[in-house]
Amino acid sequence: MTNPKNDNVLLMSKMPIFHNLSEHALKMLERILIRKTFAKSENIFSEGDESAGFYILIKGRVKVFKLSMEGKEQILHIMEAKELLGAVSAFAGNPYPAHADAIEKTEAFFFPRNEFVSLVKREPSVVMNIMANLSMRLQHFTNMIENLSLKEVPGRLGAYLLYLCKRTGCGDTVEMDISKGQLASFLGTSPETLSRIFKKMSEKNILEIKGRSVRILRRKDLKDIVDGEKVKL
Amino acid sequence: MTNPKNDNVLLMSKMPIFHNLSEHALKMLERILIRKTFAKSENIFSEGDESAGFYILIKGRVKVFKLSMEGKEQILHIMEAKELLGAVSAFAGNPYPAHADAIEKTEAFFFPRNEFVSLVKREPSVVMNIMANLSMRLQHFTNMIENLSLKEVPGRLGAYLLYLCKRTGCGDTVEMDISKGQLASFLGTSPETLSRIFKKMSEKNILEIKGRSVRILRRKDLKDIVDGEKVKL
DNA sequence: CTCTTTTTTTGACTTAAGTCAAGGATATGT
DNA sequence: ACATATCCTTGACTTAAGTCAAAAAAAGAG
Repeated sequence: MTNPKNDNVLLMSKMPIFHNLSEHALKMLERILIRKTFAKSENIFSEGDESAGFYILIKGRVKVFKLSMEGKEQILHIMEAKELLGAVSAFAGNPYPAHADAIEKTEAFFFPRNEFVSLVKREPSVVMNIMANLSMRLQHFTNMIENLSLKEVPGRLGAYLLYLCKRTGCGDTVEMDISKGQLASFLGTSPETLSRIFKKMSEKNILEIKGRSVRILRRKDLKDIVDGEKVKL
Repeated sequence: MTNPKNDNVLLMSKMPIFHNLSEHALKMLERILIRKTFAKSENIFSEGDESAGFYILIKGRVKVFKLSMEGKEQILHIMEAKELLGAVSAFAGNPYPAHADAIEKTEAFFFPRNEFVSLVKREPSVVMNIMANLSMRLQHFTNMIENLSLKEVPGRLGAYLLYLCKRTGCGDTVEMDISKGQLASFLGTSPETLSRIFKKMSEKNILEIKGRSVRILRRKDLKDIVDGEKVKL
């Protein structure tokens, strides 16, 4: 039978953000953390909310997104287990810059802002880990801006599929982990447009789509589309 | 007559990134820095280059940008004096994620990678300053993505003008600090489109444009355009 | 398994914005 | 002040992608 306290410490020790933390520091953290659960599609925070603290996901997934006045959404990030949510705001003391909704039943550790700030000050190694995290996100956003502004939708879709393929280390079949509607929002387009592009790519035998699983048949052509070579769709 | 060494230390002490550094640390840094000068439109580094170190600008300006295969550019950032250039790459050991060109005669301190990394490890306060810097950039990119994907070009232009206006604390006349072509690239559009929108906004008496100086005549209408209210242009 | 709800697809249409090309304006250097 | 190069504007045209509406398919609830 597992002790819930040790459980939390064990979980934390596996989080990249808490790597190299002493047992003592982890136990201190264990005392201030609050374990929270969110239902599917439950809102975690909204843009403009004052930051009360930050989250580390234990399981489930969260979408971080912006909303236009007309209700169109742009997904910035799909957060998974072990990822940090709201840390920049908690650290800088700014309101949250985007919305966050759970897209599955999600469990998370919540760390209140003050405790987090004082932890950061006492534990330099945490800062290093956070820096690494922020750097990765900057890189991610840099690519996102490049894609949104310099590529058209087929190119963005191709880049996403090739990225998924690389990340999951599969052969040529990728399992999309979000709905096509959500993918459209992530790629900065509409479900209709995405659907049409999937269709055209299937017709040209570049892809084969069965529900959420996509098989890449002509990787070369897909790469050309990503690189802006005008492959007729 | 000023001593160039003291000059460097004095300059550094005024850089936000080196705030709270001891006199000793600054003098150590002073020994490893290399002062570099770049001519207008000179390339500082290119996307994919191995990071040799990072820069802090003393004077001048640098554009950080991505290029599409067809040569279209998207400006990510216009860096000014006291800003950090290439620090994320230097710290994380990644190649530079974008290109950087001086857009004016620019002077900068260059800090070689190794010395920087060891400095960061010895001086926790530097890390804090860098974190603050990265946080601001993340926020900036978040807004950029929102604008690119959720607003159309008139909205992006409006947001930029209102931002400039706020930042310079002026009444209603803003001095644009970059050419219209570069502004187009920053807003993720073409010079032609930008020119047409400026014209339409002038015709509607929302703006008055004289070269690079823009007077905001109908702030309310401009805000409505930014917020996606369909103001007929 | 059936009914309901949500997601996805398709068609017809509209529109914002890109492209190409040429003329005008402005800046830069000698 | 001149010439040269760069930047900006304008017109005519093309096109990618958005919108609206409705049908088809898939997922979820009872």
